[in-house]
Amino acid sequence: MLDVRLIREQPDLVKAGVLKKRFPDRVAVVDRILDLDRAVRELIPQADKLRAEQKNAGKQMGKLGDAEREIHLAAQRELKVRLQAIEEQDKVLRAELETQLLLVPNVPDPEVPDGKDDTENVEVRRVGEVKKPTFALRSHDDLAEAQGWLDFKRAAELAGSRNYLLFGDLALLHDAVLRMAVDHMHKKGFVPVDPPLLVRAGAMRGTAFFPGGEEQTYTCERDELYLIGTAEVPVTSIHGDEIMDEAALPKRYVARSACFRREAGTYGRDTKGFYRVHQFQKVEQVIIDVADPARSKQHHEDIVRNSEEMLVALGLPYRVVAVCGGDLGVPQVMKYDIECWMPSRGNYGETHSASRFYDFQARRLNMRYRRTADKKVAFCHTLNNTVVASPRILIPLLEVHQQADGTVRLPPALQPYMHGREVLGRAL
RNA sequence: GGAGAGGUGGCCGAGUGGCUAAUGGCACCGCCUUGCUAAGGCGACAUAUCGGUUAUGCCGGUAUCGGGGGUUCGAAUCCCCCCCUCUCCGCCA
Repeated sequence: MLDVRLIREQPDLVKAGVLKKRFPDRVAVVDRILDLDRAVRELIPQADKLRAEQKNAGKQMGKLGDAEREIHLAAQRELKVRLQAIEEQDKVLRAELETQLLLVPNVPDPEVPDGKDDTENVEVRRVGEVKKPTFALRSHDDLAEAQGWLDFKRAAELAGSRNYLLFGDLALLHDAVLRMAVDHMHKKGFVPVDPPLLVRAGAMRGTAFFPGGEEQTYTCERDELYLIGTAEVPVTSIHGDEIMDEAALPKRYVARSACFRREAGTYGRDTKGFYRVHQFQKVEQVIIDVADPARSKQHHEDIVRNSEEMLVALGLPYRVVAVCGGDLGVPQVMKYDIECWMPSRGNYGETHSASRFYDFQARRLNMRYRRTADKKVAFCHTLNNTVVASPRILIPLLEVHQQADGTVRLPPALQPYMHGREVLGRAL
């Protein structure tokens, strides 16, 4: 969430951010917060004064005789009633303030392009050559089913639509690309993490998936636990409620996990193939560092490059886009997406999403560090990016590297993870 | 799932109704002494928030002893609910 002080001191800046992100209804939230904040701040000195009185008088009570005590008691009881009334008011106002604060989106950085939705994202660079096919390309799902690697029908019978069953070499390939991603990040010094997949509401709120993302989240109601849609949720929350030494930062984590998404409201969209499924595997990179925007920006560039290196190694053409205001989520100040070329879609499709939050998540998580220079405590900055998500990455991987006979040539970097094999599948 | 024990400041650990923001120890920081693969002395040492200010500091108020609620003039201390940790039993990958 945002610092109330920022909202108090620069409400217009916050409102401009809200509008740039195309949340027009949240402008009123900012005004509501200003009112609530004012009311709370009026109450504080009143309550403090009464409590000071109460404490002072109370300290002498123990030394008094019974008769004197009775006299004081009457006054104290009266004080108590007044204080309780103020405290009740204060509690209600603060709860409401907290609720409203959680609704205010983070202020996007100036470099975020203006725009209403994903059609107005701005391409930053395009890497790798999209080759003209010399034969009729198959879609990844047609190819995989023809090879006996994939069964959507039985998966749907088992678990509903948007599920998949992978078999044989495709199941191995799916795992191979994930292992390659973990290795890639591990070599860069990221600490591998195997996180919980079921988390409490606090982690969901702390990473800003709640409030707002409840509809997209599978819930285990009986235990009040939530299935994560990304390892970002548990991994970013690892150090919540901690004050870390500055020397311990940055924390760099890489986590492979299953991810679960209800995809409510997407019925009829991307129904075919691997693009939009309820469950997938993802390797995610997370950085937690000091509150320095320049450093955050550098990390942001770095985590994008890390993923680009993966894609180059996989031989996949891609482009990087700067996500525009209207396509940006609540918590981000800036986001890059990486989109891989997907022949069956005749377009680039999102495979990676690199987010920069500054202290927005850290405030919600109460994740802080002590600065070496002045011993002061400050909220951390957080960032994250996909390293690889599968089976979505299998779309370009199968489609780009397919050969005329229906076999798939593996990029050299992936071959060690497939026991040195160069080609998968039989001639169709 | 059943039974029990416990959660106090960076760490350890006192504290069972007011004199405790909290004894003591360790760690860290500053100064001093001494002099060297060290030791000793003194001081400082939580976070948040409100107000004042001769304002990157100081002064004062308030809150916080796992979280929430209650009893009381007053709660770290008593009661209730929840969370977490540990031990034993049961079950189980």
